Amino acid sequence: MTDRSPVPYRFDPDATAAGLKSAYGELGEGVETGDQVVVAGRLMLRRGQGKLVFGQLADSTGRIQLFAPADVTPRFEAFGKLSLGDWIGVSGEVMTTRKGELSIKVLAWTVLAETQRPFPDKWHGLADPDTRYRQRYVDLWVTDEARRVFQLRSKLVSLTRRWLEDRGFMEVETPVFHPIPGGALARPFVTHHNALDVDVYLRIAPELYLKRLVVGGFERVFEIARVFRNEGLSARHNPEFTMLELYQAYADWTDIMSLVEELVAHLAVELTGGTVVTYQGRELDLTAPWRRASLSELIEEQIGVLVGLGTPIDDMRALCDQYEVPWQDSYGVGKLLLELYEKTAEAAQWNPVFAIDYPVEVSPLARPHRELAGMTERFEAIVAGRELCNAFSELLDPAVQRERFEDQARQGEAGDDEAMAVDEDYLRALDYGLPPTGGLGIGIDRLVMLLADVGTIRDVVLFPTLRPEQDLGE
RNA sequence: GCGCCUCUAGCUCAAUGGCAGAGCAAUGGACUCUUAAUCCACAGGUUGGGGGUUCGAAUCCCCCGGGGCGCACCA
Repeated sequence: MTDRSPVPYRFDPDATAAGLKSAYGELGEGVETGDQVVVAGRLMLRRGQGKLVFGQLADSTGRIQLFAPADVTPRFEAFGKLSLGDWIGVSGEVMTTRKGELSIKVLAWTVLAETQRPFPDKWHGLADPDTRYRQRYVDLWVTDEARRVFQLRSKLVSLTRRWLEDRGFMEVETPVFHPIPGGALARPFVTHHNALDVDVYLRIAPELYLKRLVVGGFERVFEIARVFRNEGLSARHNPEFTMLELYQAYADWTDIMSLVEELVAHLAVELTGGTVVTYQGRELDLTAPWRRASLSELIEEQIGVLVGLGTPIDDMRALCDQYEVPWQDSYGVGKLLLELYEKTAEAAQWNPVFAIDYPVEVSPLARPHRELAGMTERFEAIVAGRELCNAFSELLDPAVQRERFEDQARQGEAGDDEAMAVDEDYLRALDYGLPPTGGLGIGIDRLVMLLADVGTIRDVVLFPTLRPEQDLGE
């Protein structure tokens, strides 16, 4: 294109597509307001009409029509030859066409960036998921749904911060590099620090650092933490994902259950207008309070057999065999109970349920149940068949914590590569005294999936993990 | 890691063993009220890569690669 101005170093729009639409609403047909505005964005549609050109300009808020008659628009020929996808800045008069469409009459314009590559089909957009994920910068322009989801995600995180801050929680940042991976049962990524000449692990959870801060006197802390787990990819798993973790001193698990119900209901109201939402074509009622049911109850509902920590291990193994749950000799009744629950009952839940009473054997950081021997005060919220959060009354006793760590370490030596290691500094922190504390971890990605009605985690992560692209070079 | 499906023009898709096509985008032209504008013209391809079967392969077979779904692992 020969007839274009040099791209300026800055530009000052004073209006947006959505702002204009709400400010001018229904003006009627053929109105010239005399109001001058300056807008900027990408030209997404263009319709030549001889001595008149219509365009559609998209910005981050929406789209607005451009109206460019030859007798008022400077460099009219060049305007008509703009490529779909070019960024332009336009100054002009707010008006409506004879058909009543709100438009800007183009009285001055400048190119802000030329696209060197053609945009996807203006009607069909992008269908290839690979291209959508790898070239999100294109997807966001042509897939309205993608833009909506990521705007909702941003709003959800912002609302969550404000809600927690209003309740006295303080946001903190803890290390991503961990000398000992801890706080969850998962395989870590390993990397190396050259100057210190030590291997470090990318965090699988911020839990142990956040509880150190409660020991340090920050009574209500939270972190919105990117965590990393060296595991498979699926529609529900990305190797890096975002967890909200919070710790509240003097609270127990029942306080945390209330907090989860209220937070999720608040977000649902703010983001969708109510606590009854539609997820993947099915109604989902997030209204508090949520049902509370033990693992044993949930299993019994599905298989008609009541099992628990008192069930003989051979009976548990037989049930696991019957329901095709793989098990190992090292599994105790508690682990078998959890495995059986996950296989038979978890996916069967739809409306929210707090699954409560997790065995000590599978909950190395949770406090023993005040009434039920062998159990902990731990719960998970299951929504739409998937785990949304994991929470418990925190284990306080350093001696008991040491036993749990050592038990985990033995499982690690026995070949479980997700077992925890003994974290001596964390034990030292507990020696100084952790007050009664309730803790929570919520998968933010999954919460966004629920409230945005999205079926795959890749659609709520801007740049999901993919195999590196080949042959991209010159 | 295993199984199934998929890959055709920049994008969205046809062609199922017999001449690789359409729409949009691009290019040239017509049009002063369009709404995915319309109309005329013109271009656009190593059918993901390699090998094989066949007179003939986008199509059938094998290997490799990308992606999707399911299983496993996990949140």
